[in-house]
Amino acid sequence: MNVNLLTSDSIQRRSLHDELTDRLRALITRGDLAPGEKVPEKELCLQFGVSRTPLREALKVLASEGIITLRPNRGATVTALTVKELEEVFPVMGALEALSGEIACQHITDREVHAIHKLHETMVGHWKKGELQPYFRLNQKIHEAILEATRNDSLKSIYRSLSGRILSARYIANMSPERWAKAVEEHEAILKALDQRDGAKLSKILKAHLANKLSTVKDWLTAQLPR
Amino acid sequence: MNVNLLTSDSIQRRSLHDELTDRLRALITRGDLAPGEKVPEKELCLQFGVSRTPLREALKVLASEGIITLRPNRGATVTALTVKELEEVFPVMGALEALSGEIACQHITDREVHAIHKLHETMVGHWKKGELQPYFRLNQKIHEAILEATRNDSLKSIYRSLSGRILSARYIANMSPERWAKAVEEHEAILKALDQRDGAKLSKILKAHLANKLSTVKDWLTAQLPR
DNA sequence: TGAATGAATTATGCATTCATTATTCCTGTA
DNA sequence: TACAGGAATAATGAATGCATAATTCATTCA
Repeated sequence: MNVNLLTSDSIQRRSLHDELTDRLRALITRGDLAPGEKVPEKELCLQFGVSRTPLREALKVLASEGIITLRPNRGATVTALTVKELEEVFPVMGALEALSGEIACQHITDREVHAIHKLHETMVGHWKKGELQPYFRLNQKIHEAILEATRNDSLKSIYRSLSGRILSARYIANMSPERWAKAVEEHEAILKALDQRDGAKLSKILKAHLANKLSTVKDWLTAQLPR
Repeated sequence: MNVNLLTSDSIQRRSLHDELTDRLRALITRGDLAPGEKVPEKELCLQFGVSRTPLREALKVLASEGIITLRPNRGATVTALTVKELEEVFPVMGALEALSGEIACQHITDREVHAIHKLHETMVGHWKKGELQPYFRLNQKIHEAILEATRNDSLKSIYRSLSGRILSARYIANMSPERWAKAVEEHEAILKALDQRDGAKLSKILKAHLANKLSTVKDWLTAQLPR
């Protein structure tokens, strides 16, 4: 939200808290601030060279996004993703992905579909070489491209804010070779549905695709936090 | 978000900005602050007897929810709902409603279904008497009850935050007698699907129900802002 | 009269300060 | 030694203060 899509000639001046919100979000999604960790207000002020006021404003926003948790008089901590939360959020993501597939098929251009094919090819290359991180990056880009094709700014911003909450989990997740192969297979099906502009089919595949992703991430998370 | 579902015996102490966020949200959804209107920082500080700091924190949060719009150095205004945004948000709401219907059928108890029947009866009473506002309130309650039955806190909070953005529009909307009758009819179908715990069917009905609601609200909005 | 320019006023963004609450560390006692 | 109590310290929450940007208003000139 608060997306400032100004025309290119207007002078760009963001407020500090806005800038800080992005910086902090990046810090968290990149894992520089680990889940469960305390957010060191003072240090970050020093690091960014700002006072506490704009930083705290940014923290409030991130808290409302669910990325950090604010406990009165006890400061902020990076929200630790629980299995319960994962199980709750993924179906929602699935519904939104399904919707985005459906809408995207109504608007997507040949050019865009072609671009996605290109991304897919590169992604398959990474898969063959077993490069997980680059694979995930491309994977993410493909889903972003579909989202973009919906021409629905609200959907985009809602999806992204939700996605931000589980991004760390999605990136770090490890995959068994079978699951990975299956994910690639699903992506092939996604492409086919896109080619045919078959919104209903794409919708179904994306929903299932995300459901599979959930079990992958869940396995990984339970392995990480075994207690 | 930021739902504080503490156990009843814990001491409730909310921070000012949290309290203020709710108060301001209420002010806006109730229409005391009209869409497009400027949010008078100073006045509100006086009114609530707080300094600008917590109030501004609350404004940042509301801005991230999309309820108000923040322009750097020019203050906050209540976000005016455009037709475009309505058309964007409603499909998302539809997808979430559909999902909630699907999940609700898996968990809802007989007791809850019965309560919804009761709400429905009352609602139909209001319809027969042509009482639009009470009808809307009950309508809202029914959808809330379905949402509650999902047992999915994340879905609940996402739906509510989205719902807040268009609440004003949903409440004030006028309806033609035909549309209203059709809406009631759809509600009958919702009940039937709930009785049968038919998630797929309920999902479909809810999605269509919301699509119809969109055209109602759109008609009303275009009538309001004819320019 | 009306547009344009600049001064006065106001609003906004951010830093600083102060009060309150949590946390840590130390001391004394069982 | 282990624990309880309390002082010292650090953090958090909120108010105030200050600098800068926006707005309003009055004045000038065409």
